Amino acid sequence: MRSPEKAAVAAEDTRERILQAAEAVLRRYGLAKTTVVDVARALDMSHANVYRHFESKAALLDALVERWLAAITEPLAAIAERDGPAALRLEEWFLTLIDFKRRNILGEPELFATYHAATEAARGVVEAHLARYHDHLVRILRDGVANGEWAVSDPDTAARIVRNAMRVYFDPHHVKADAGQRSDEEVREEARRSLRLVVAGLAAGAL
Amino acid sequence: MRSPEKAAVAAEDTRERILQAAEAVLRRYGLAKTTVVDVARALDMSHANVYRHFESKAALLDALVERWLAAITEPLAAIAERDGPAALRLEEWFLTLIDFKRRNILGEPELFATYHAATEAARGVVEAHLARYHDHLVRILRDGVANGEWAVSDPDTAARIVRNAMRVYFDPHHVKADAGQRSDEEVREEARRSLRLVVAGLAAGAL
DNA sequence: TAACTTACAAACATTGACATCTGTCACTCT
DNA sequence: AGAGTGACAGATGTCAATGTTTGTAAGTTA
Repeated sequence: MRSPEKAAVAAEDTRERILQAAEAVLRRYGLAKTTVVDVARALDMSHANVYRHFESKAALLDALVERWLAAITEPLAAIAERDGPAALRLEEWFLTLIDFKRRNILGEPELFATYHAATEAARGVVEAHLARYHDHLVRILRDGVANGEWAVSDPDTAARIVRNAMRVYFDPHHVKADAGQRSDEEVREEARRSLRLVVAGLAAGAL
Repeated sequence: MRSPEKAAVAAEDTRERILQAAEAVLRRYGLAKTTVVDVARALDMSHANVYRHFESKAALLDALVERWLAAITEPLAAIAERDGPAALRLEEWFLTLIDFKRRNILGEPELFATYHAATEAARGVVEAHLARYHDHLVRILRDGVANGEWAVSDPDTAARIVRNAMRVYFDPHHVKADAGQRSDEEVREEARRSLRLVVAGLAAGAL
């Protein structure tokens, strides 16, 4: 008889193996052609067992999306929380986001299609992360006000406006439409200028 | 025997009647269910005759799109070309664009679907108008520099950046995603603030 | 002779029979 | 007692036949 603890660890491990197999299968076959049966076959198990560990195919994809979102949300949180001039942090925050999104969208289109499909389906998984991004921006804006860099009366609205102003540079819709038109370096440079414009507006107390 | 002039006038008139019938049929049945035969039937003519006046179904839709684009491009051109403070004209230019787009996208979704489908297909028809919008913005920016409101080293890049910053408020993709979330007045107000931020940046010479 | 029609070919969309996939359940194995 | 299986129902996707639409050409009307 095994202890319940060991069993729980084994289950966690299987969950993880399924996620890794799912990621590999997705990368190989693409979202449309990936089935739960394929994922199970890659691990030499029955597809019914996958359903023991994930409520549904959607839940499995959501879990994958969750991991990818964490991979970007963590570095962004670090930038939002550290010390230093707010303008610099704001710039680094956006450039990190832009680089990450462009790498994912243009570099791993199949994986990204999954992320995007899940975004449409399970809004909840993604919205929690969007709320975090918003919090990051609010935090940087408040810091910028506190140390005298900027004057902002309503950081909440300001965060939304700044994010919207920069959106073309990281929103999948625009990134895909732009694909191949301009180099990463050109986009980065325009994004940097765009942000300088916004930051100058913040410094002038326009919000 | 009719004079060739009278025949030409009659042809122009038929073209116009076909366009109006096409618009009516589209509004009634939607883009997916509208056929050239339907349009012809609405005018009691054979569909072959429609092809005498328009090279293809795509050309017919393009002509419709051309008319809709002209309806917005003209008022925008007027704002870009008139006198007065550049900041005021820039604000009115964007608010006019935003109001028009939102009315069309949210108010006449069927017609807008046609516009959008034609946009994807016949990139050329639309790109000419996009180039005009860009020219409007460059003109307003130059005027703002000339009369000392702003300092802008490269109006071409600046126009692109300003347009991108305001894009969420008029781009069909974002307008549709936003549908019903916020009132026209709330969106207008946020757009106005966003533009003030940008204008303050221009005044500070950030570009 | 320009505006229009009828008749037809080729491209495209719809449908329905068939196959595959998702999700469940009673069961075995360790 | 929880990880895993095999067999099955219902949902979803595929594919070939059938119908509809686009686009053309030869002919008719005013």
